[in-house]
Amino acid sequence: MSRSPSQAPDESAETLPRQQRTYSIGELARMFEVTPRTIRFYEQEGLLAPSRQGQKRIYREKDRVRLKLTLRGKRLGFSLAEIREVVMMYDAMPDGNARQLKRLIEILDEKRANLDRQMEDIRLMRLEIDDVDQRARDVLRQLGKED
Amino acid sequence: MSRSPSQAPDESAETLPRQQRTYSIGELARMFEVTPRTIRFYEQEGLLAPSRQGQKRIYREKDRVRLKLTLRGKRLGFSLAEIREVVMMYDAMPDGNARQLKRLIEILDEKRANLDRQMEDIRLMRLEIDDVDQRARDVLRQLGKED
DNA sequence: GACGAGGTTTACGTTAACGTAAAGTGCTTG
DNA sequence: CAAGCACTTTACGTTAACGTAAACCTCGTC
Repeated sequence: MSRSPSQAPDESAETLPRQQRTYSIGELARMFEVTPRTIRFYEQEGLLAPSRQGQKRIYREKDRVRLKLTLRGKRLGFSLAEIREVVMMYDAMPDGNARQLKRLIEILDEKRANLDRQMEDIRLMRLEIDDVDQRARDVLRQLGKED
Repeated sequence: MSRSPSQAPDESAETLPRQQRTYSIGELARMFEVTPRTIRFYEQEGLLAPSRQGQKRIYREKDRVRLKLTLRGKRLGFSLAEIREVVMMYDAMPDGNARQLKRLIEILDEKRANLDRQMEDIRLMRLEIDDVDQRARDVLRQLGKED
């Protein structure tokens, strides 16, 4: 065993700063508790674009962040298409023309409105859950007394 | 035209209190902006159980509330199966045994934890969106100056 | 040099949540 | 009574988001 550059969480795991670290597909998969298949699928859908080292995919910090954002979006019920829409426009920003930028701002506004609605939904849902919970505990307490 | 009991938003629309009103499938569909097909599908999945008047489905206040909760759950990304799980246990509550009730309380706890995570996700997502938005506006402003 | 752990491509399978089309019922309105 | 709605059932179609299987490569290791 003499300094294996491959295998293991990447030799740079501790020595290099985050920005220069790289990840294998398996590593990322474990970090986010998804399968490699999922990550490849996201690439196919244009959400990730890792570089290659021979045949193998090499993921950098940027890719990791993207994956994180993608999964967060998923947890909020967004479709991959929606997520891609924003992500791609974000990337196109630097050299974007005015029309594109305005469109992006519009989309962001919609997303924000959407998030606000979700926020409210969560609030209401919590109230219901708390209510059901309270009732359940009440009934349970009654059952205890009857013995 | 002599007092038609069928057709029209239900004769009780204004005269009866909410608790006694009934709805046709079309009415509900319009109220929540879904198709009748969706409502029938939810019934098939055990989320709704309207009574019948001959062949036609009759929805009462209880059904309307259930549909509302179901759609709210959907907006939050829950599957119909998850939603049904809670809804059915809720209905089974009154005569539920201790074990079932404890299980229900457990599930509710999970749901709550889930909602909390979503809340945090939304917060983070908003921050990102605000950030992207700010950048977009900056770039846009720069473009304006260059003319 | 066999092998096991990771990685790769290709391609077909699966599940949830409806959409869509066809064919029929029941009422009321011109 | 024909037309037109609103409703019904049955059944096949569709899309998103992966799962799963097969067949292959490429290391470092025993």
